[in-house]
Amino acid sequence: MSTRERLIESTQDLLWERGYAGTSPKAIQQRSGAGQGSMYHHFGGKSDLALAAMNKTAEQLRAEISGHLDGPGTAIERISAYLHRERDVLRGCRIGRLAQDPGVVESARLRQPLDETFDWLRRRLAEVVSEGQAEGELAADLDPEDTAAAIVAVLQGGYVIARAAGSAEPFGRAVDGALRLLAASAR
Amino acid sequence: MSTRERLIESTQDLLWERGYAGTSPKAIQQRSGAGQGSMYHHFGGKSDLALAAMNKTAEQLRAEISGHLDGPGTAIERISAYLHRERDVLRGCRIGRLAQDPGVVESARLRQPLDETFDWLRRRLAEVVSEGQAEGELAADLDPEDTAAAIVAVLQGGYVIARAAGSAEPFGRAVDGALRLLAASAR
DNA sequence: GTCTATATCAGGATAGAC
DNA sequence: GTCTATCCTGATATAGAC
Repeated sequence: MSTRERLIESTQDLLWERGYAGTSPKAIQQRSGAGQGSMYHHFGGKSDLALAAMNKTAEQLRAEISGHLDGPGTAIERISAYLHRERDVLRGCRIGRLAQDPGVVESARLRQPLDETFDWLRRRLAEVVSEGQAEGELAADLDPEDTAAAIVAVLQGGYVIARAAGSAEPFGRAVDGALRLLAASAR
Repeated sequence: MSTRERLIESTQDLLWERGYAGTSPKAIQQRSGAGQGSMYHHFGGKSDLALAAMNKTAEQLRAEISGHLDGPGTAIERISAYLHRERDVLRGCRIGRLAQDPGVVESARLRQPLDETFDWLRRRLAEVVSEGQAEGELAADLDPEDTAAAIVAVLQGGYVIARAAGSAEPFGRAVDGALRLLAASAR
């Protein structure tokens, strides 16, 4: 792997663990094994490197999620697969966590990958909800876009309450609660 | 107001805006008008001051939310009042935002106010859901605790997707979507 | 492309005078 | 209780040699 790639991957990890403000150039250099000069040769500075890392993370996330939402199965099964996809709940969401970082949100450039990712996700989920309605699996009077936003929010908020509790349990409850509501809506 | 109180209030504001890692002693001193020595006279250091600020914020939040959940009205009306309580969506949640801060979550002392606040909130909402079930307003087969967790998560996640979008709109959609699902469950 | 040296400023705190 | 002085480390780079 090239030095450039190692820099990006190290930054991806650190942004996930420590956030944007909490990720220092020095930490990136140490984790990637690249020197000071090397890092500033490949990237203009911290924010350029963060942007590259965020874009790569967003792309990976879309690919992983598509694997669940595009697959076979009913709408509820696919949504359930997406919601249960998570492994390491207490680490939080690689993308969503950055929405709390003022340095990210205050910069149009850095906020863009977040915005695009959630926008794509909500649209894709709204399609799945519509498909479920067409099959009579979900109540016809749900608004697909609102429902999709609620599903995404349950996931993101699940991370928040799990980290606050120091336990994955509240995350699981939130997901189960949401799926039960979805399933109940069609009765 | 005493210097000590001004220190705490300034820290409350800064924690909300910038998070724990992003809040420096210098910024606290400037905002509160207190000097260096004054701050270290009243508090042992940044973390002690943060703890005092978080406890005060948690107390205020519980009081405000109780105002909505304890009031008159049906269960769905009270939950709706709670979800629509928010004014400045893009500022995010005063407590939930701190769950993304490694310096908070990694410290048992600092995580405690978060844990207790969300724990209280989920219990309280579960009671309201149970009351709704007793009145036949909500489906009898919902799990009150799971449903409560889902409601809290929608709110916390709503903040996340709103900040990512730079707009309050996704928050409103998530809240509407969740309320629609709740209302539909009883049909 | 990578290295080492250097620069500036902020973070977080202690010491001791008043 | 509050003030000023001082300390040490880390954040974020730039400069220039190799």
